[in-house]
Amino acid sequence: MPDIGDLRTRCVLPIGTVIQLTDLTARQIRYYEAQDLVHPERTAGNHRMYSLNHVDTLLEIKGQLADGFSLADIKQLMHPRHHEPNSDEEVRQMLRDELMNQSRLNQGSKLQQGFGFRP
Amino acid sequence: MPDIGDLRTRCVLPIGTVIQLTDLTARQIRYYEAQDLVHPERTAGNHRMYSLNHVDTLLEIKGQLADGFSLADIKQLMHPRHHEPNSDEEVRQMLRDELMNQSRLNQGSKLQQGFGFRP
DNA sequence: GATAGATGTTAGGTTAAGTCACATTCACCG
DNA sequence: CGGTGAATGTGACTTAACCTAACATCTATC
Repeated sequence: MPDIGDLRTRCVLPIGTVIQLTDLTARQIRYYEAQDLVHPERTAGNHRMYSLNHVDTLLEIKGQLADGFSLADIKQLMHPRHHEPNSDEEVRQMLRDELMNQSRLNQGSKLQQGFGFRP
Repeated sequence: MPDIGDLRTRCVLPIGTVIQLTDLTARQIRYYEAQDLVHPERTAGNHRMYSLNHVDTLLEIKGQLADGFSLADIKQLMHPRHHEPNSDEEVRQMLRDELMNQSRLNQGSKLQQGFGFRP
């Protein structure tokens, strides 16, 4: 009787399923992995297997990308290095503020532009 | 943004995953399907895809088999035909009584032997 | 207009899964 | 005992899904 409870973290989904669930392409999913943003397991035959948490992460990434962040930015946001140019606090807050993701129509990486309003 | 909520019913698991989750063989899983006990979806390429509910069903089947029921029995238990030789009530109860699945060391189909104790 | 980031696309190779047929095991029954 | 049916194993062969790697494309920035 295997534990079915830890399904959130169990890698049971092949990439095809993840594609459906996230509406990302295989190329994108693999690229994000190459950028160290997701770390699926592998089957004995080297096929990627994802958990539901992985899917959530991918959806987060998708959202952040749509909000104008670069993959490098997102990596920082997810694995906060201590005390970088942009104070972690602000950055953290930005993450939570995903609620107000209206102004997704900018260009360039948000982290390079700073967040403050300087008129 | 696809609905991730209905994961219980969404067919996202390939048979390989189901094998791991249930500890059944592909042969068994396919056979139970042939006996009309599970009905996975199919991908465009004809590969079976299962939901978590399907996995539960398979685990139920596995349990009932271990308890001495035949697949035909189990089919009856799952899709109760009205008013058969064995009163549905008794049968239903047997299902719930899976708690006490001690006496799995019998032979033959339970449904053919009747449940009553006649000394 | 060269560069870097993100993604598309194609080619070639391997694994996972599909069907189908035949073999096996075992309890049952005349 | 020999035959039968239910459940499962196994092998052959085919196809879908996935893998890596390389090269192309698009776009924003310098």
